[in-house]
Amino acid sequence: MLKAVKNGKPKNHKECMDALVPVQDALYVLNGKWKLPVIIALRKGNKRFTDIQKQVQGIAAKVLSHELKELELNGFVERVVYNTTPVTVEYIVTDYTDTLEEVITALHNWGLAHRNKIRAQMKERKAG
Amino acid sequence: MLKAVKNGKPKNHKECMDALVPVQDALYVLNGKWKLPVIIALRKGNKRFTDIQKQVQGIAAKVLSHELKELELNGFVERVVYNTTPVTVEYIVTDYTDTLEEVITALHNWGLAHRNKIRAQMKERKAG
DNA sequence: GTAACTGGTTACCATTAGGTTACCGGTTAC
DNA sequence: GTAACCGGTAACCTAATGGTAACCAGTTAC
Repeated sequence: MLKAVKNGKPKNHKECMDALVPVQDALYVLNGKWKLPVIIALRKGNKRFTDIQKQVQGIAAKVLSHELKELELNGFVERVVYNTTPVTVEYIVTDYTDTLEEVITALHNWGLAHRNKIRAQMKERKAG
Repeated sequence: MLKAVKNGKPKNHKECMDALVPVQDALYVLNGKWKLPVIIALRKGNKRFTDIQKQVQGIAAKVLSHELKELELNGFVERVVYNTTPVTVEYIVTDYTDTLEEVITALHNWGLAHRNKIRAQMKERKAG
């Protein structure tokens, strides 16, 4: 009877792939600890390298530099250089970044709810 | 005049932190390449180790094992062992996992749209 | 003159994530 | 007997991530 199961696909295989693949596509672009935080800081009006670095606490300059390049490659950010002295560099979010709004909102809401859940659990432990 | 800017916070600092922190909380729990794909496979009805591994293509047994443990710690999954011979192990998603639905949907939709955008860009390049 | 700021880059190192291979004990299929 | 399945684990490796410190050129503050 096991033989019947052996080489079988898992349940709902095709349906499941349809659900999986797009999410994996999204994660491929938004991978890592910093991409979304940097995008959020940019969307809130921070355009200068050091402003972003101050806002996204804990990010190293090297890492920020790297993330900004990747975001530029993926069309989320444009790097604009003004020839003032010293040169001024601004990072501007593109319209395409606005398409992430739903994703960011969902993560934001979930993060808030999750934090509340954790707090409630800690209270329980204290009370119990 | 630079001195006035020097130690200043970036624009909308507090407002920006309010937007950032919850997203970072969420990313902290959902980090890595595999957590959400594994959760999706589970939610589609795959309960057995090998079923999940077959469904989430490319994941190594070691990594899956590790991810399932983390998901268990975070309360997304329960590991149930039946003492059949050989033992049967099932991973069951908890109700708490349902709270991720919005996040998953948002990423799913964005992933689909992003793939279409990339395809359109490639067509453009061919045409241009 | 000296120091600190700007927007980074480079070199180097530590940590972590992820992947490969082999293997365990017990079972079923052939 | 042989092979494959199950749910993993252990040892080992690479690749990605992240951190530290030094440095660039030009400018301002003292």
